[in-house]
Order: sequence, then C-alpha cells, then structure tokens
Amino acid sequence: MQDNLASKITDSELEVMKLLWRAKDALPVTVIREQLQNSKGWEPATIKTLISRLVSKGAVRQEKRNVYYYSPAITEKEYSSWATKDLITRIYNGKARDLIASLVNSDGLTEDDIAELRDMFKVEE
Amino acid sequence: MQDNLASKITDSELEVMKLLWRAKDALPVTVIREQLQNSKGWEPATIKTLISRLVSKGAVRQEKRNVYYYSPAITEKEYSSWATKDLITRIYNGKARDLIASLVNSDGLTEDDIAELRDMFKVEE
DNA sequence: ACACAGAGTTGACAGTTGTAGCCTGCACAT
DNA sequence: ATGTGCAGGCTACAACTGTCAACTCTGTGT
Repeated sequence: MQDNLASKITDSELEVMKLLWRAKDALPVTVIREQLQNSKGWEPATIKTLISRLVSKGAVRQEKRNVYYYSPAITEKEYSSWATKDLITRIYNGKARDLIASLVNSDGLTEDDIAELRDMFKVEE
Repeated sequence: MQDNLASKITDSELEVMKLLWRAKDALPVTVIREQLQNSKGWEPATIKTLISRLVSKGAVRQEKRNVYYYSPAITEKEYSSWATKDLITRIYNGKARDLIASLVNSDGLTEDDIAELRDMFKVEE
C-alpha cells in the first residue's frame, strides 16, 4: 500500500476536496467554510482542521494572498483513478476486469448503464 | 455510509477474511495462525485480535467444538460488491458507469481486459 | 490609531486500526 | 492424575480520524 499523495485522503477530507475540485479557482477559507457549514453541519474549527491536514498531506496547495487561498494539488481524476486501482488491488486481486464483472452480475448496473457501456466498448478505439 | 455487516472490515482484517473465504470449511485458529504468521509475519496475538474483531463485527461466525472454528458470515461476493458500491457512492457520485469510464481512460485496463469486456458486453444478454 | 472578526495554529478528546503482550482455564500427552 | 501449551479473553498503546475549542495575530473599517 504505497502512499502517493492521493493515498490517505479520508472521508471527511474528501468532502473538502470535492468542493475544491468543483471550484475553478483557489478559494479562501471563508468560502469553503460557508459551503461546508451548511451542507455538512461542520463547525468552522472542523473545517480548518480538515484543510490543514490536507495541506500537510500535500493534497491541497495554499497560496498566500492577504489570506491563504486553497486549491487542489491533485486532480479529481488522479484521485479517483488511484482509489479505483487501490480497490482493484485490495479486493479483486489486481484484475480490473473482475471488478467490472462483479458490477455486471450483481445489479450494480442499471439497464441504462449497460446500454451505455455496450456503446462505450463498441466505439472505444 | 450505512454499515451493513460488510462495512467496516479493515485492511488487516480483510487478510483474515480472504483466508477464510479460500477455505471450504470452518477453520480453527491454529490453521489460520499457521498461514498468516508466514505470509504476513503477524504474531499469534495479532491474529487472535483480528479474528475477535471480525466476530464482533459479525463478519465471521464461530462454531464451538473443542475449540472454536471460524467461517465467514458474509461471502466474498457480498463484500466486494458492497465495497465497490461504496466506492461508487463516495467517489463517482453513485454512477457506476463513471467508474468504468474512468478505468477505460486511464490505463486501468490492459488490452486483454478491454477485449474481454467487449465480449462480455456483446454476449451479456 | 484602534478595535474586532475571523484566519491560522495548537491542543484536545473519543473512537478506530494495526500490532502485540499477559493470564487463565482446558485439551491432550504422558 | 498431572503438567504443559495454546485458545480465548482482556489490556495496551501509538497512529490516524472525526470533531471541535482556545489562543494569537493581522487586515479592514471607523
């Protein structure tokens, strides 16, 4: 279990990352706080902690202005692709196709999903 | 984040589960220990702790003989399918096809995987 | 020039996870 | 019958996580 920067983002921290990923620009704590306080019901202190931890982990970059502005240091794609590979390694013996197979036979996919995937693999290169 | 029985199986615990899943029958600690001591380098105490925790969590069933015999209370499929759905919920906004899309464009799949998947979706009802 | 709100920092505290030791009672060998 | 090894149960402890409060320092308004 190597720990790329992406590794150890916890569930709570992930909520912060999601917000930063959605934003096009770096955000000051004020803005981050506004959003998470409502959506998550977190106290300002909690939010500050999460941000600091993310900065320590190298998942968020801070940019000094009057006040720090925060932006993701890793992209959402990087992270999700890492998380997915991690799942495949841990649970599917490293075989990506086993993951998909599992989805296919376990109502993990809607009819629509399947249709779309069929197209995807038809067209796909 | 509901917590079905499957939920909170941790990485270390998962190693024990894998062993139990591989076994066709219930196993006594002796056997479990033998295997994990080598493969994982864990002390007997560690292994016992992991087993107890799994029993508390309801992931492993114990059957009293002279000595307890342990067997999985949830199947590997149940678990992996739960873990996969959990990933999809947390990271892919609940859209399974986004997971697959991510795999497709991020070298997550080998050429072989793709070929096989193409077949899978062709045949697949 | 000065007060005040809030950013940033530090500390905290309970619960979880990874890892492991200790003790007691029982099953098995002698 | 008796001793011994180990299963089971309990305890431990550091690192990590989820939450949050207290304190300090500084930018902004008056």
